[in-house]
Amino acid sequence: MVCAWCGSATAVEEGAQVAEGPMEIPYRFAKDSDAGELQARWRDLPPGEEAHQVATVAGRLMLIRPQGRMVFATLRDWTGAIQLWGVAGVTEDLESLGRLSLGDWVGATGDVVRTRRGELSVRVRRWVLLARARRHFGDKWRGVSDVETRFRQRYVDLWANDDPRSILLRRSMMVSLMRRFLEERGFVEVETPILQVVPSGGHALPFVTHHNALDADLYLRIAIELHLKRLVVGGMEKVFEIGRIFRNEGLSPRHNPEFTMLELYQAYADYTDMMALTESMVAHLARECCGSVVIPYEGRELDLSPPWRRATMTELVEEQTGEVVDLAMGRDGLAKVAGRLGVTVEPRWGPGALLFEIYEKTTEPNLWGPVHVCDYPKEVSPLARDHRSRPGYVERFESILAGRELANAFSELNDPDEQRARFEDQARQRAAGEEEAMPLDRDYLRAMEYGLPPTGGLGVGVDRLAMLLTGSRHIREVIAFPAMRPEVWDEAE
RNA sequence: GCGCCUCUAGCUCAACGGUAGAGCAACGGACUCUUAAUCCGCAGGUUCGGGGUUCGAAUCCCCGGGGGCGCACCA
Repeated sequence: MVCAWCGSATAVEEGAQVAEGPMEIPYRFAKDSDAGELQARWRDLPPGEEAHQVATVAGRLMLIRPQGRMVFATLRDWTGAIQLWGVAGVTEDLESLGRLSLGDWVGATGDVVRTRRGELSVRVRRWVLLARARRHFGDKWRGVSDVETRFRQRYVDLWANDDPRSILLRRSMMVSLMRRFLEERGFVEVETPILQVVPSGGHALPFVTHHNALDADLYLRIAIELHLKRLVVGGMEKVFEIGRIFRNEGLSPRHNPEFTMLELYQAYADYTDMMALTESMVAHLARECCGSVVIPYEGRELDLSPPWRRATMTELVEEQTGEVVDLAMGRDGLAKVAGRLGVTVEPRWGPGALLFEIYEKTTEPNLWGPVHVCDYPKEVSPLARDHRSRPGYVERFESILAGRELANAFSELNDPDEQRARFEDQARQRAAGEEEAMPLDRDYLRAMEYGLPPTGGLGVGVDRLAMLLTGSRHIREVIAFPAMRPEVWDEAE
């Protein structure tokens, strides 16, 4: 027999069975209303009034208040919460309803009413258990705060606490808006290999894995860059990818070993175009996700309205430290400045690495922004094109927001000979002990020899942007399943 | 990798050298407008593991483990 109510077989007379044995769980349940939607629709319904709507809702019991021959329960679904109201003489199998546990999933049909005490409710006619919560979890008032439980068992965190739901929802909205923003500007989304033979395009230690059939060691990508530029060589003038990259590094409030990056490349554009694009995209996302281009973060305000300040790295270092710095000072001159500022340096570093280190240690953390930090030393930027007027520098910028690097972009280097020389320089750095020097990608050089037009490229840390727009202090808040040490299971589990 | 802090009931936390407790959850009962419902009752523990000091250890010390924070690493 098929139940007309929920469409599943056998789910009709289960009510009477509950007291004796386990209730049968239907295979499907035809809910027709969301809690949030009902709350919005009947916001103005006065206490004690009937909405004259019969609604079928489903969700999880967050609270339950049996009271004699009535039962009040708070049912939560993904959109919000609504009260279930069980009444003797109206509700089928009221007694069993009152014996449900917190965390149980329930579907219910009944009249939408507002109780005399003002709570919008579904006055239940019939209901069905959709899943039993066999484990019971956090304190119903305080939720779950144990960090281990929250992130290892996100399924507990998501129902026991309010923030994770809204944070993950807002991240989803942000990524979706990002896609739409780029698509509306003619960008094409692609997917490029994660398993790579040469993990190049960034400075980081890769994860290694092995392909059995090919009997080859492969690396998980540390950047998307080189493949996207191959596609520009192939004629895709505007491409982007939003994807996971992997870096074999430590964990911190701002670092997860796998994280999401947006990278995009635009033919015929330079880094100033990338600045404008970054600004307008981030401002757009803030407006849509936060309702304002001025957002709060860590107790301060961040005004994302374009245009953002543009300043060179050397200007900013001088501003922060009072020290004049320039590559023209040479290694010795910069080493003296580093000494005065208490920045420790490696003997193998050239002037570019020295300047970069001085900037990173003394200046970047103090920038609130938003600011585009422009013109990086060539030595630390092997994929960026020489600056059109400043020798030794490249046309590269990083956008700093709330003291953090959010975007990294450049006018892309498109001269294959120069690119080969840069890779060779990286190889020298590696030989000198720089583990993270960028490895040579021969096929990428070959691609460049077919011609890469002038191109602007941009990378944005999606997790960090999500942190910013959700006010999260820790990257794991914006990742559904952040990296954790492997769990040690005891026998009981 | 280094330093500091932390681990007690399912959850959130007390007890800080002298009989391991509370609130919530669970379990049994009462209650026809509740809102963290209320009330009555009943249970619940290798105090992370191991070793040591002590008449006596959740408490102090050592070793190990989990977790947190900071540093380092990290474009």
